[in-house]
Amino acid sequence: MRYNFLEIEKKWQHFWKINQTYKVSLSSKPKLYVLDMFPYPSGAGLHVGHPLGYIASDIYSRYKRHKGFNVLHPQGYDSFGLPAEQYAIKTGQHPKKTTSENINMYRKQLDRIGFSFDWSREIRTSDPNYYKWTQWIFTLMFNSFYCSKEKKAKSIDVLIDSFNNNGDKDYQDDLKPLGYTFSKSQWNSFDEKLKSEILMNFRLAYLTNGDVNWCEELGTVLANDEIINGVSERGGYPVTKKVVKHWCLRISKYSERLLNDLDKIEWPEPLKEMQRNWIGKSKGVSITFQVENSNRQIEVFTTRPDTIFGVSFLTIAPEYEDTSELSSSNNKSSIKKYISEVSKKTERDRLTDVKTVSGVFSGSYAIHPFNGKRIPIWISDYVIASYGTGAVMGVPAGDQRDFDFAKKFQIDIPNIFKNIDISKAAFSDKFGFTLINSDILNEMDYSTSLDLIIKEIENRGIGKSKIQYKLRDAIFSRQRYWGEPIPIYYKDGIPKNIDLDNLPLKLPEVDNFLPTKNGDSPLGNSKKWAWNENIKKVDLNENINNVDTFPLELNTMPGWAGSSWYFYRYMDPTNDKGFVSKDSQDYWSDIDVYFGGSEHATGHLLYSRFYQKFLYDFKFLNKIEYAKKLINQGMILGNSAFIYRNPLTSEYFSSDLTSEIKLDKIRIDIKYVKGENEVDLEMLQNEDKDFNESIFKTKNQKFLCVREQEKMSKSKFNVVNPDEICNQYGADTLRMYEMFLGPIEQSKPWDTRGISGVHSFLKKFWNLFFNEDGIKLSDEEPSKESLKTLHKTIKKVSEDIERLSLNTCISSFMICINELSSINCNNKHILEKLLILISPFAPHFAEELWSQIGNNKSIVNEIYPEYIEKYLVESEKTYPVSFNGKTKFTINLSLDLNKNEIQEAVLSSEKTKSFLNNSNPKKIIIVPGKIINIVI
RNA sequence: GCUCGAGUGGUGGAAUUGGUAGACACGUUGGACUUAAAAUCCAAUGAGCAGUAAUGUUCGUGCGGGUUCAAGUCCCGCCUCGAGUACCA
Repeated sequence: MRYNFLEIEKKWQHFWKINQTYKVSLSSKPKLYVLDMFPYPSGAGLHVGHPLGYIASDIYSRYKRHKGFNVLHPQGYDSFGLPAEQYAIKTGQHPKKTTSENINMYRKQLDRIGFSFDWSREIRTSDPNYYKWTQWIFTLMFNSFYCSKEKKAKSIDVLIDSFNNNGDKDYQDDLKPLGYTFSKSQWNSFDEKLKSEILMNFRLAYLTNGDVNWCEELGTVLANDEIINGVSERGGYPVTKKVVKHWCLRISKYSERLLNDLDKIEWPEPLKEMQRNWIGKSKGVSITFQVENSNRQIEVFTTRPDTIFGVSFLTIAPEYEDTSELSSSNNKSSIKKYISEVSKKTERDRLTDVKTVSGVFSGSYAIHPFNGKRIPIWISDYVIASYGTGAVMGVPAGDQRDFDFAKKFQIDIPNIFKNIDISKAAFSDKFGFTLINSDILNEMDYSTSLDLIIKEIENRGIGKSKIQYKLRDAIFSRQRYWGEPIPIYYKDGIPKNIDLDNLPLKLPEVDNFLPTKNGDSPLGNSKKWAWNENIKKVDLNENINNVDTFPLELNTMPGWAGSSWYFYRYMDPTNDKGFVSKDSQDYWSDIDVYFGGSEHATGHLLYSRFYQKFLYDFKFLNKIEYAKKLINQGMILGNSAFIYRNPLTSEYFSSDLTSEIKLDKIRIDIKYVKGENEVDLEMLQNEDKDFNESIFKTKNQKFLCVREQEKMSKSKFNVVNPDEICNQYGADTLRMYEMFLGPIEQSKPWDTRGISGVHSFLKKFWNLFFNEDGIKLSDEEPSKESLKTLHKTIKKVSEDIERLSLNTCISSFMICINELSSINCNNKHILEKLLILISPFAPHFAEELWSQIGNNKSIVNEIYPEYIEKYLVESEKTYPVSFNGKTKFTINLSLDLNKNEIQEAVLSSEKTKSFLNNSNPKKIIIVPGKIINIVI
């Protein structure tokens, strides 16, 4: 019987669907939660790179089911956000429509690969029943603050109570830097607006007016992690700074916990490192400088207070709040000009322009707190307003940026390092120096001077130790249509949250959902977007009298709002009393293995950890981290093809032609390449409009192209569609081949030619079950040889799945089937156990043969075969015998022999004698069961 | 610049604790079957040298050094590639 994969796969996919084979519920069995990062359905469809992680997680899930676990393995769609909306805009349709179409297409493609997802738990972040809880969490954040003493989030009511009863007493440390001091009675006399303003400084979801990353092309604000190399991650559009009123999440309060708890999870080290860098903890000191002839002070942050005697200027950021106050009258216009120039720079310019030093003198001076020297205050964009205090002390001797700045503006460069030449560059090492010209610190090294100066600074009350983080609060507002509405309305300009009972606040229908260049939100186009505290959402078209309507927030949430907590919704997807029930959470607990790409390191994977900790603080969750283990699957690289063109004559050249002119590199669709690297010019000219007018160098010349491997992407014309592979070889072959390519965490090139090896393996396996008459298995006692092969494979495959080394599993299967084929094994006991072993990898294949050999139940819950050691016990070992570490020959010896007996046997062998050539060995090293090494 | 990875045949990769480097597969070459092709099966396949051959022998895991009886694996110093990040004081 032939291996008819198309028919088999269709049959079993249908079987699994109607029998709900993969549906799980709470049970007394041990649980396991295996999750993939859910996709955003983009419209381009799947290519073979997408399912790589899904296949690995599916194999792992299926294996664990065989091992007796109740496995939660769900899937859903991250269907709100920029990718979905950009696709809708591009195709001129409503995002709701395109999103559901794309989801259907994704689902069809996913189903063909035979995943064991429990689709009854499917979630979509754009579903109101889902985003109700996304809004609910936001509201909880709005009504919370971070208690610095207890290091956890608490209800904002705790803070209000304290203000009501004690004034600022309990929170002076937080209020003073903000400029607020008040007694109990003062607080109670404040109007609601002022109270709201003060509280806004504490809320974990807060409204603020400040500089944001503005992307005009996308018509929205972006978070830091959505900008790559100074342009938007989506589309690659320029980003500038703009002052906009926007919502933020106070994630920075969780910096320390986000950093420390990384040690508690088994995530890839490079990814943890990325998060650590992004959080960017540094220890330092803040020091206050008095401004000359003024009662103003400038506070700087530095990690090198030991270099304080090398200060020759201060620099403040252009956005620093008091720049105008500091500027003397004759400098005012040049300062204004400089500041406006800086604000016009795009993020990209700022990045590429790092080498250009710019700045302007403010006209004011500060007084050095130790030696009383006059220190000029400068303004420059090399200082970032949002980091530290927005002001730095310039120590040109010890910091390259300060050095460059001082050189450019001819500021003093006092040397404070003994016998170190700083004429060409600053000296920024923390070792190998002693200080000079440094008053009390003279002749001291780094650590001694550091300890002393910190003590001195604190004793004199001019500063204190401080820990600084790079992590900024997350900008939460998006001026876009396709996202969760932020459930806030404005009563007399004061933001109020919508009662939890009234969630979800559903996205309104609008005539026009396109973003605007000036940043007005599309939700403003709705006539129904207003709130009344009694009648709730108001339709402004209706004639409503005597009803106070309040404007609703026009911004929507970013894409990561819905993805920051979705893994809990799978546990209990239809619950309308809470985002997850206690029972479900107690049972499923957390994710055991989470599969996804490392590109989410500083986005989704950081935000979701923050959400986790926030919800943990309120005991809505009982773990401080949500995923014990994370696997970053690598990319599958596609083959891209390029040809070269002379930019002047538009002639095309074969790639091996050397030319003195710099040739343009033109990307062509890989389908025009035949064989290794020959371009089918006729096809290219016929099909590709761009190439019609092109002049080719010679008509009958062969055109060669250059190939490069890069990330698979539709725009690079190098995608391979999994459907095509399924049609030609079947899903089981696709699954096994993707795993066979290499370790999952590694990037690896796709080469469809290699797939035949895996496919013929399955055919070979299949053929063991059949002869000309049909199924033909023997029921006899299996041979020793076949038992050894089977148990060797059980051991190797199960160990390899446990450590997620799936490529080597495939090799073991191939070795196993090669061995069984060579002895023509058709033993039922052996083969049926092998079917269970292969079932996680090739589920359709395994189900079909399982039923053909007479089972009427699905194979998916069969118990995994036990590995029995006795079948593997060897009595002999082929020892490699090496001389001076180089293997010369092998010798078969019983494993029962001890060292002396082995030595005797080896030395008496003729071969040894010939290598020794009558000399005596200096030393003989014998590792029983491993090697024999003779030193001569 | 800084941080973190990774360099093994023509290709993808294997070698889990230092112990026969190159498993498994692709590709290539030769052969069988066939009128022919496809499919299938068999054999060879790291490089060099010697030999008709069996075989022998040297080199070989990015480069240079070291530790060890023994190094792809450990240590030191470089080179190259990839990823992340970037005026973070």
